Amino acid sequence: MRPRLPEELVASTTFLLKRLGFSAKEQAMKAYEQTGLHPYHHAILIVLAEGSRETQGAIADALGYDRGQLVGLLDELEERDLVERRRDPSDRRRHLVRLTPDGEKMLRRLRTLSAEIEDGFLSPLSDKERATLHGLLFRLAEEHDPRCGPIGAPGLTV
Amino acid sequence: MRPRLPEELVASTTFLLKRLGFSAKEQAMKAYEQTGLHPYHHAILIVLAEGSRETQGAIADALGYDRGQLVGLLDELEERDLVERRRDPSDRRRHLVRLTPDGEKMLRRLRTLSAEIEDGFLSPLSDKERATLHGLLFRLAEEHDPRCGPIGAPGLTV
DNA sequence: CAAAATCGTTGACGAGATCAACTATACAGC
DNA sequence: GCTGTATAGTTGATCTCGTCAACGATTTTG
Repeated sequence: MRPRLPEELVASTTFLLKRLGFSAKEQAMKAYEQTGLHPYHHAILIVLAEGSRETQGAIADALGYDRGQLVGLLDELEERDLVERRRDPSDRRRHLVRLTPDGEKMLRRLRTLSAEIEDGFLSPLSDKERATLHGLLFRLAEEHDPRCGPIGAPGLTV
Repeated sequence: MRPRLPEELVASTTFLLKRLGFSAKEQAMKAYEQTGLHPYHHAILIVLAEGSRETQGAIADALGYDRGQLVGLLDELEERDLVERRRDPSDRRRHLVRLTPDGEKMLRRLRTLSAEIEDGFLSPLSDKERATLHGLLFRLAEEHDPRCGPIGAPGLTV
């Protein structure tokens, strides 16, 4: 028999948010193991695929990562030939980071994976309910980060 | 100017969940600083106030805390005379933990605080929308923890 | 009475985030 | 053109926090 969760906690929306947020993260990390990559890596690939942000600083800022942290993540991606670093000829302090063809292929795979995870996670809800939920969460997110700024929090990834 | 968040991320409900969950946790921790207590402490006081769960093992299981972790948290609560540990006479391995009068007073204060935090966090939503959101999250939580089991995840607190 | 299980406690360990240098390069002002 | 200052990426130290294994005291089982 399992201990019950105090009702006072379950009654709190922010509690449920924390709980579900963590649970979603955990599930995602588990699922990503099969790829040998971390959700962090996925987020980086997404930013690169968007174009416009090519230097490490821009990537780090876009995702709210520490720049030192990003170095290691990019090392791992480069190790697997998913991205490519080269000096910016116009400013030799910078590195321009680019997706390789393998990187784009991997990104497609990760997109499918993440869609499956999301679908599974939301399985108890109908399509309409999912849309409602997303709308409400989006409005909260806007409010708490009105600038649509960086992720700005550790562990927040795809 | 702030970097924009990739739309691909914002389009994902689980991403928003992770983001908001973390944000809620961060805000709560900030707000709790004024009390000298951690949300973890609040969760413990809630469990104690419920009655029925008095031994350290039961408390830890109810909240999904590691038992070793709980020891330190209870030490801090006892230090401030908010709870009281005494040996269970019928099983001298156990400790029975009880709220003190000061503990109950503190719990009332924490409840107010946490209600304020929640109210602020949900401020962009109407009452009706808040109810809808809570309902949807609750159904997800049920699904992902059908037994209404322990919190089972680090960092999940009030 | 002996062996195994349980409770609280302690301490070691590892993952992960934060922060402070350091090198190389660019730029601004004199 | 120098010189000082700022920036990009890198590295390494540090701190926090959750996990895990061991231990002494006690109870339960056989």
